[in-house]
Amino acid sequence: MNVTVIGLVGLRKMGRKTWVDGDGMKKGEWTAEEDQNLVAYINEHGICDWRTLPRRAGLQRCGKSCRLRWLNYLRPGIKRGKFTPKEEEEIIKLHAVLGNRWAAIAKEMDNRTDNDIKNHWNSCLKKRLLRKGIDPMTHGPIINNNLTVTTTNEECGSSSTSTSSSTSSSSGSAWLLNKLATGISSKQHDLDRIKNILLVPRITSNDQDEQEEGLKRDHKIGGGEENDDFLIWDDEEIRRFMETDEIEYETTAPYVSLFYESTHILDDLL
DNA sequence: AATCATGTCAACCGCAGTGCG
DNA sequence: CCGCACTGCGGTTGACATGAT
Repeated sequence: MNVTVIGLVGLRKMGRKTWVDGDGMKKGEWTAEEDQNLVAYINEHGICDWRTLPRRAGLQRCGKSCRLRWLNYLRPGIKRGKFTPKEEEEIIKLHAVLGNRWAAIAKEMDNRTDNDIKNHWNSCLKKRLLRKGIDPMTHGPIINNNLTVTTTNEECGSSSTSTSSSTSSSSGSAWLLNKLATGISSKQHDLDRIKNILLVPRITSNDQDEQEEGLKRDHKIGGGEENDDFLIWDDEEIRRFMETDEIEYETTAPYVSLFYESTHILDDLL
């Protein structure tokens, strides 16, 4: 494997200032010399152990930093620069299915890094969708209501607890879809597992009308869908599984419609 | 010309998953 | 089975660029 650093000279500098941490490891912006050292070492020895690589390559960096630099910047074949409208469209489509799983999205794209895609999404695409009245998480229209979705982040995969009193019911749906996609892509896609994923959230609604609306929607469940026992849930079944899992029917009912929406995605994916 | 807001890019941090002893 | 080390990922931050006022 031979890698040459091309086009680094003349690139504008946008990194962080360089400093040295308590362990004597250099942090922040990489110099051209460091890049050359890293590339030269990998050219000669390949990638084996990121932890010991910096020492062997004569770099005063941690392995994590080297890995990141290589994957996001120095690795050959990386496509850089502005995203084309076609690429943007592709990102939006992939995000609708995969959620914030940037590495998975990057795998489907043409040599774009996950970091690049994530940056572009957060700085540009997300705002563009919002301006168009599209919820960037659900990719559906933004609907105003008072539904309050409460989740603990232990369940969502992050470290703190949050309660989002959203003006859109879609935040719950977004979380749902993300969980669903995560479960499927990590090959945990048996139906029981997916049911468990979908049962985790606790939802509260302080809007009685919304609850009633949700209940009405729930009665649509099972209305002429395919012969899949997972997709066809009647009112009695919903009540039963909520009781089993100690979830209050009245407060959770609105969420069932989100569950139902997610089954369409599930159907496509399986 | 100065200031502010927004966009862009690069890098860090913390957590989760995985493999191994 | 458990704990540790390593890797990979997503969220976040920092600094500069650019456009608008």
